[in-house]
Amino acid sequence: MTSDDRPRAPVSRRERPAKPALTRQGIIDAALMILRDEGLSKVTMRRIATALDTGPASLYVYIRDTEDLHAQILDTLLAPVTAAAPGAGSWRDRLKALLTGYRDVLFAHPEIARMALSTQPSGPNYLALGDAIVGLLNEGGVPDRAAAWGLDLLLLYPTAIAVELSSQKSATRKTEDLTALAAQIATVDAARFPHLARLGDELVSGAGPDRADWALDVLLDGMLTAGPHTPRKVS
Amino acid sequence: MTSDDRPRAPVSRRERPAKPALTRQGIIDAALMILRDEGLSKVTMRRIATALDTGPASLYVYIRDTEDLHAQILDTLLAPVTAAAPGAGSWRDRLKALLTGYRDVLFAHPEIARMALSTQPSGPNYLALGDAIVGLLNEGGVPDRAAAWGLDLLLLYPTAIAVELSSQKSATRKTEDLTALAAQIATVDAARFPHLARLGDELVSGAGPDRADWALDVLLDGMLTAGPHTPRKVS
DNA sequence: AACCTAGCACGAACATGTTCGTGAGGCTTC
DNA sequence: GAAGCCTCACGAACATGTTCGTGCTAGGTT
Repeated sequence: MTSDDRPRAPVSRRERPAKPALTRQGIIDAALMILRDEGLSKVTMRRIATALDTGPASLYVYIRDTEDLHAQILDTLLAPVTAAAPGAGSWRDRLKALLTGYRDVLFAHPEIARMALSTQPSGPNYLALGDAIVGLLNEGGVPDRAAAWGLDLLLLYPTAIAVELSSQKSATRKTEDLTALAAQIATVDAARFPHLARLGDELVSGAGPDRADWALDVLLDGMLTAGPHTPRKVS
Repeated sequence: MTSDDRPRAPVSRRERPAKPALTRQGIIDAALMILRDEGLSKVTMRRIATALDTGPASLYVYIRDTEDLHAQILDTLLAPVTAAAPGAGSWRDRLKALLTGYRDVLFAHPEIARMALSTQPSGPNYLALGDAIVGLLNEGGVPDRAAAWGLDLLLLYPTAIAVELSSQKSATRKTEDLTALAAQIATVDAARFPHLARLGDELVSGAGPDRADWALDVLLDGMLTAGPHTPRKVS
């Protein structure tokens, strides 16, 4: 868990000095301001410390580490991501729209997506997102266990795509990588990798949103399928 | 792509001096040796440079960055991961065994999993793994486009689980996190998150392997399902 | 032989995350 | 009031990834 599990909140010594008191929320607010004004790459512990007129080590009294900070940032950014009303389409369409909203937040700040993969986000907005997803799955007839276990899967794909974005130095390199990958696949050794060679361009075909749509359908269809290998009670 | 796309390979100046020549493969070999003897956390550019009696900046003539290095390490570690013969079970069982082998490699060195998410691994062993997966999917009747697009999904789940492992400082923290998450879920605000509250322990139930098995079945069932929303030709 | 160019080698430097250690203030106890 | 303890504040330091800039060597050209 994040610092929320600390036995008690630290109390700033700056209460009376001219400097405003350090608080966890104050650090997060400063981070969000820097995010807005300068971009996520500038949201460093040192930059935040400078903004709060202190040293970077001071922040660690209130913030566990940069992952903790990113988790808070993500949760704040998720505030606008909510499910549409039932009249706005089928449960599947509304679920797709909800996950598209989530994906858009991550695509806007892909560096944060790394955090979403490596820790279990637990902010109220993230929980609300999960709750809405489960609600829609129930509406679609997905059994409870499938919904519970599938929640992670549904959030995983958009998160992973965003992480892939985050490692690119620029959009140009991404394009270069895709072009090079396509070229590589076009010349892949058909003797060594016969199946990949046969698939050829199919491996890189389809626009991002088409692939995301398809992936979501695969997951939902899989969850709805009843069969001998659906999840059974673990004894 | 990795350094493989460079117009030509760098040629070391150390050919005649007492120091052995620097080469890309030599750097990778040194990294693997340190991995075996000291663990992945010690496989740093500085440590490798020390092992090769040079400075860390020298490595960047042959290695693009740490991601590039990790990609090579992963590929080497994937050499033993191969598909069982057809007589060893159904296509689904053999696919599960193959992905379990892949997961085991990542779990042994979870830090490398981060790289597998952020870039498109392209080493020969990784390609062979992908080729084997597609072969098994074809054997199971999965259509080509579903196989091509689903390949990423199949590899994603074990990779993501390993990434989650990699961020833990210790197994103890992971246990603490799970316990805290379970406690949090047990007390989740039923008014604010009614669906999550109702699912309760279901959200954290099931051992890792059970969940992984289930996730794989969901993906495979989803790919095999034919319906109006299966992938269509993109015009 | 002399000169020029390309590129390898690598130290220095920069940026960042995080920990360590010390100082000081506030609170509690005697 | 004094002493002791706890904890916040934060500079210093460490570790790492990566870039920059300079020196030097080998090969090619004249």
